[in-house]
Amino acid sequence: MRYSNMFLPTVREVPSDADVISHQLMIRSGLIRKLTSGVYTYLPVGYRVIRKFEQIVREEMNRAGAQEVFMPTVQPAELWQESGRWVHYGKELLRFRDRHDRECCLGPTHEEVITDLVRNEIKTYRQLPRNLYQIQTKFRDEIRPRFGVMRCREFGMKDAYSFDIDSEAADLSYQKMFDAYNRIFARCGLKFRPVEADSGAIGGSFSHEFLVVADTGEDGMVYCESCSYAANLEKAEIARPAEPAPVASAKAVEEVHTPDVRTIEEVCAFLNVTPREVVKTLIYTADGNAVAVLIRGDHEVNEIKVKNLLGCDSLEMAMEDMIVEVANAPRGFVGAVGIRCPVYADYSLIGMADFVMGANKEDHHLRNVNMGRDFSVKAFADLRTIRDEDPCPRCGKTLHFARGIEVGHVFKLGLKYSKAMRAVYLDRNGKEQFMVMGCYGIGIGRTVAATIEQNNDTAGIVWPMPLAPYQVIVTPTNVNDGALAKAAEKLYDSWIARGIEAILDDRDERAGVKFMDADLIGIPLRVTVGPKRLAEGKVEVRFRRTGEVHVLPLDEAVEFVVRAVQDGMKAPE
RNA sequence: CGGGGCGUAGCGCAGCUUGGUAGCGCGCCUGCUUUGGGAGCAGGAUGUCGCAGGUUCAAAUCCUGCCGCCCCGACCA
Repeated sequence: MRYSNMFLPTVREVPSDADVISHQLMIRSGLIRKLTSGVYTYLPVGYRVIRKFEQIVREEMNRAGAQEVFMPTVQPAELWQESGRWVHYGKELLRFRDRHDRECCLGPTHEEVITDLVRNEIKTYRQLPRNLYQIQTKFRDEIRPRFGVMRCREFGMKDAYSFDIDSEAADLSYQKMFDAYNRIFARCGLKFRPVEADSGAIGGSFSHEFLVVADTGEDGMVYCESCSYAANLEKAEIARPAEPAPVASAKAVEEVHTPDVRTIEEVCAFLNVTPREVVKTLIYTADGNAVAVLIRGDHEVNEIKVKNLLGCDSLEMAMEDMIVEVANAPRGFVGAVGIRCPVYADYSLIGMADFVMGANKEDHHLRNVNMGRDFSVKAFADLRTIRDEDPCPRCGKTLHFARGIEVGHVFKLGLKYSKAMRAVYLDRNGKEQFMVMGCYGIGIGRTVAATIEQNNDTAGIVWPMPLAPYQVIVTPTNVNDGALAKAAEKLYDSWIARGIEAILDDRDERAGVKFMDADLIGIPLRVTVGPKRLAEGKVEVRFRRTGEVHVLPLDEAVEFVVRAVQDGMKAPE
């Protein structure tokens, strides 16, 4: 492509409303422009990168035996009512009515549509397993779109859906997708990590997230270098501590007047104790019923773990009136002694004795409280969020913490949708069985943004070869110099003939401007055709990533670049 | 949804407190010079000051309402 014909609006200034590097660079390098909140247009060069990534995804999906389909964006409410998500999905589902007043929505994901398709067409175990995937635009009406295409409302996504005869077969499908994902992100040259994740509202038995390591990532993760344990921060387990010798305290419970002392910090200061000696009592509403969660003063409750323990659909901090109802005391003075609701305690309470806790009486706390003696616990469980000092739950060694961008998620769905929507087949014995499903997503635009997040420097983007919109840019330093222009043109033609994706920067601009743009848009190789070198019959080949320069005769430069491109495309095994 | 902020030329912003002439940088157009890391000089074009009302002799500026966008938080496959 000739630069002079390209629609590639680069901007010199850093956009004021972009606060992560990938967002800034995508705008500056003319990859994207925003239409409205959370909705972006991909410009030609940006779209080339998207298509490059999609192609990698496609190749690996096909290799794993999945087949591509293309599904509707507009979906009827009936399907969603059938799966139960019309009610459950909430405001992220953009709903509207058509001219006949039929309720519709824009697909935020396609489980319903694919399940409907498969249940209508697949009748027997002989037709299973199947894995169908789509690479399409989806819409989720995010509360707060941010970070450019990383968290937006309209976005490109690859979703694959697998259908199997039973759970073991489904595990195999899951493993194939897991392996394919590792190949996909490795081919992009990304530093990433698959981590155990919560399967969330989608339901299902287990799942992994693929996180691209980046400090700006929205997800936290822990990983262990001694064993292979890696998990999302929300999911990361904390091992049950060894059972200590039963504690028998001689000290009697003591009620202390603590006027206006509510927070852990205030309690500690007032009673001269440390947070480790205090137990927090938090009242939650689980599907409308009050429950108390006990946790050590210096820990944080992990609501996902509480939700999973209780198996409830909704979990919220209780309102003041409900707290008073079960505890007879306002927020800040709640404790487990005499409380009128089920009590669940975090593992960290095991072995604690003579601790401080709210008295269930306004402006009072209790000292020397002991479990068993003063109140009873319905169950002990892992209910808190993991912290720096916690050891690996598997091997006990030191855990590492990092942040990452979620670019992929694989779920084993189980029977959730097949039951709700009656996706059944006849087995060998002619008996009706539910299909066992899995779903596997990859955020297309988000992966591209994550790639930039991991591959940039002060001058701009540094594309890994497999995703680069073009592989080489030929830069004559002065197009008004006939010899330079001619030599550049010839080089460009020979690369095009060899199947290399090349840009000829034929603009009548100063060399500095061209260099800046080439660096900004991140083309891996730049070939400079300047008067001094050309007089010796040579050109410069420069690597964007390293700045390494090779001065080569014209014909050798052609081969050199072809080889460098091939080397850069190799998927690491 | 709660809190904060912004809306003035294509982009980034000043002007608003204290009402009266719409300005700066970048970009854009023309010409000359320049040509290896975002050139110099000269000339030029560009605005319903987000929208709608109101106050006033007079509104970018003051008042009311609306719309859009951004940031923080809560929420979330």
